[in-house]
Amino acid sequence: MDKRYDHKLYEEKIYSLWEKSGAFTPKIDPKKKPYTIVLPPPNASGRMHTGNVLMIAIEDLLIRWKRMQGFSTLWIPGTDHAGFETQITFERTLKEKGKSRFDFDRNTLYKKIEEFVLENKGLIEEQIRNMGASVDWSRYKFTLDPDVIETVVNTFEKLHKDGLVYRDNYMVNYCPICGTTFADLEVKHKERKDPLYFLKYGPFSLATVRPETKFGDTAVAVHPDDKRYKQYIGKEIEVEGLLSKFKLTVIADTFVDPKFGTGVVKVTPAHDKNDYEAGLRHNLEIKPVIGLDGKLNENAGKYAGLAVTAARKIIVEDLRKKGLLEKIDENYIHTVAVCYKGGHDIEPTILPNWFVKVKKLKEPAHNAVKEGVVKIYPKWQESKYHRWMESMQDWPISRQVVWGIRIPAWYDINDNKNLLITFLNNKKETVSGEIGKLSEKYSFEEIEKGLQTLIAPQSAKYVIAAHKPKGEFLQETDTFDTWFSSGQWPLVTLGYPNSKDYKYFYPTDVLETAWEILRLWVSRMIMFGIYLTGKPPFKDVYLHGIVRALDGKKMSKSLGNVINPEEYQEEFGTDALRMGLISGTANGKDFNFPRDKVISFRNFANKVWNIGRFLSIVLEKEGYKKYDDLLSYSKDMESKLKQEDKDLVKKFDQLTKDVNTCLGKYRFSDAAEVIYHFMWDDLASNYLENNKNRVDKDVTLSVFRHVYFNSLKLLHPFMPFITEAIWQELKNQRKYPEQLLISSSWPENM
RNA sequence: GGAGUCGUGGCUCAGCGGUAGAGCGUCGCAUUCACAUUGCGAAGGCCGAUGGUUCGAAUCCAUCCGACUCCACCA
Repeated sequence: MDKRYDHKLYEEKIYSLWEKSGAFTPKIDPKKKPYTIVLPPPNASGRMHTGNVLMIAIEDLLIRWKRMQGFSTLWIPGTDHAGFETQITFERTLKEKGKSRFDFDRNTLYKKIEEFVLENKGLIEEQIRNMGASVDWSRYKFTLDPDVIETVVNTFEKLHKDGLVYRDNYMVNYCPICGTTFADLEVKHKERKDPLYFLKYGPFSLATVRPETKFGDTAVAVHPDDKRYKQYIGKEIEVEGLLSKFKLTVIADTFVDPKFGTGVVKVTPAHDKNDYEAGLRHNLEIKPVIGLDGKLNENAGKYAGLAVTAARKIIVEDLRKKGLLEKIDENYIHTVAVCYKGGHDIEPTILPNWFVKVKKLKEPAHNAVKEGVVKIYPKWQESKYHRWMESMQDWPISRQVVWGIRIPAWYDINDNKNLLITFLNNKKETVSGEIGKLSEKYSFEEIEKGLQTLIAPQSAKYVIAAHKPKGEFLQETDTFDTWFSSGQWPLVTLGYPNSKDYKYFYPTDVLETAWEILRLWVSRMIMFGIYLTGKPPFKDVYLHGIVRALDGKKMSKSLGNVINPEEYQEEFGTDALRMGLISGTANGKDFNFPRDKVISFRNFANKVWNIGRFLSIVLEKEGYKKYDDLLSYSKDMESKLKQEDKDLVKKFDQLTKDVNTCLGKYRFSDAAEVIYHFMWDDLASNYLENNKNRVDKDVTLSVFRHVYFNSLKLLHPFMPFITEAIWQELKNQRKYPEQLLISSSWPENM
């Protein structure tokens, strides 16, 4: 053995040793208990980040521990297509080539993104390997694998049959100039100076930047505690308008800031997110005044057909003439939402979206945690779950992205003449409009082939089917929210509903992930799990903290503080990185990247290595070349043992108990610490130093060898590479030289 | 604006009702000993502030100050 442990010489070889041995793939054995973890799939849009690395370290630790304890352990790897995020990343590469998503029809774009993702997927798989993850590669899944899509589509069909799916208006970020919707992620907030108009509104005066939305007002709101307006709450007021007099109800809502402007707000549910939500709370009518073309619609009377900015000027002028404009604040600075693509103003608009009724799904999911059928660790995260469950509204599951699983709804174009479509014709020109008119000019085939987007009015007739029905049907162009499909991840990875895997391994044991996605992901998995199988998909949820940068802030490209875990892996070894990260997160709280700890565990690795080196040198020197040459440790040696031998064995016994207890409670860093101190202080500094010159060499070496090998077992789930490396180096000193440490059995209490 | 987490030695953190702990760093000493990715030793903290509960508080409660994070972003 070399003087120092060099991780670069061992890690790759050892991983392939494990993989070839078949240790990663469990046997379905009814006599054994299963222990299952499904890896939260990293996004295939880029390399893994530090958080993913921590996740792998923790899950591999649990899996190796249980595997050594004799469970039939399964850890399923996978990657996620990550809808929006991937599509945005891909579009950046398109932009570099001077192109955009609008240059392609839907199917072509999908294929291009798919090629892009295939490259990234490979990178992530390699990283998972480099981390030493003992995942079962034979069960690897990607969220867009055909069988995954099939299950997700089936679930949607079932939801539909059960009456839990509906279409309804939903507020989206719509850009009238680009003619498409944008995700919140794609919307930029810009500070800008705009005139703030003070309008006379019946008995009130109120401030607005957008007088042109006046025709969509369906209420006026004040703060419930505002004494000035208390008498009006719940009453109808009459307002002099540009078109005619109209009546509005005064509502009270805390979203109104009494200090802003006059403390009175006009409520336009169709074109403002805040107002939209207030509208839902107060059951207000939604009255759109701006169409998808960015022009005022028929609700604006004589102003119909004018574009928003042009309309504003004319309307302000007319208000002034009528004496309804009280004053203008020209220096008002506020933030406006603009689209990332062209910087155009976003027009919050309501469009029909697909929804899942959540009530029936969330109640059992809520109860499962309340009743402890699913336990959340650390406990203090549980309140977040309950608060979310209590406030959860119906779930909008449709996304206006190409990269995802397309919603299996079909529109017969002959029954839905008013479908709004955008497509590329055979000359690659963008054409948009109502299908009724367009199909007079273009064949169905040409439209279908070049289709980019389709917007069906809420009244549209549709069929839900996995495959295209006979006739002139166009499929919905919206895709499922990523969380709709990944919410079924434990089921799809196990081959629900009929596979052997599903029957044996479901429900899984623990779901380990970042607390950030408790709401987005964990809650959905519990909902779907119970809905489809009657059982929650896992028994425990362990939520780890977020790894922040060295400066204590969240890592971000713009701050330039992103830590590339691979640099640490390269310099200090995978084991040190894993152990450092694990001991950084004591109780699931966020923590700064523990650079010092990574270094300290690199040092520890070397210590562990040198204990082994010492052992092998001494055994060689004393002539104990093979396992059988030396007295092997056993219970009936008791009479020969000295007090220090007994103490060491006793301490090791306690260590085993402590490690089991800590791991059972997901207290990983506590477990790491006790092993660290046992091996360094008790075993190396004390026992080894104090017993170097004993006369009864056979006894002390026997005790030492025994305790050391068993310590390696306890350490293996934390630092798999170095422990296996030593295990192999000391082959001849083991009873079963061919056995790998990964497949060896966990120490029993002695 | 709403919510959450955290303020403990120079740094990063553990402890969460009963005499202040770890790693790293610092300082001093040691060295052909398995290991300098080492050994031995030392210095260094009225546990953010102020009140309260208690026989007793870093640990529980309240208020304040500060840091970080998520969500909603202003008519």
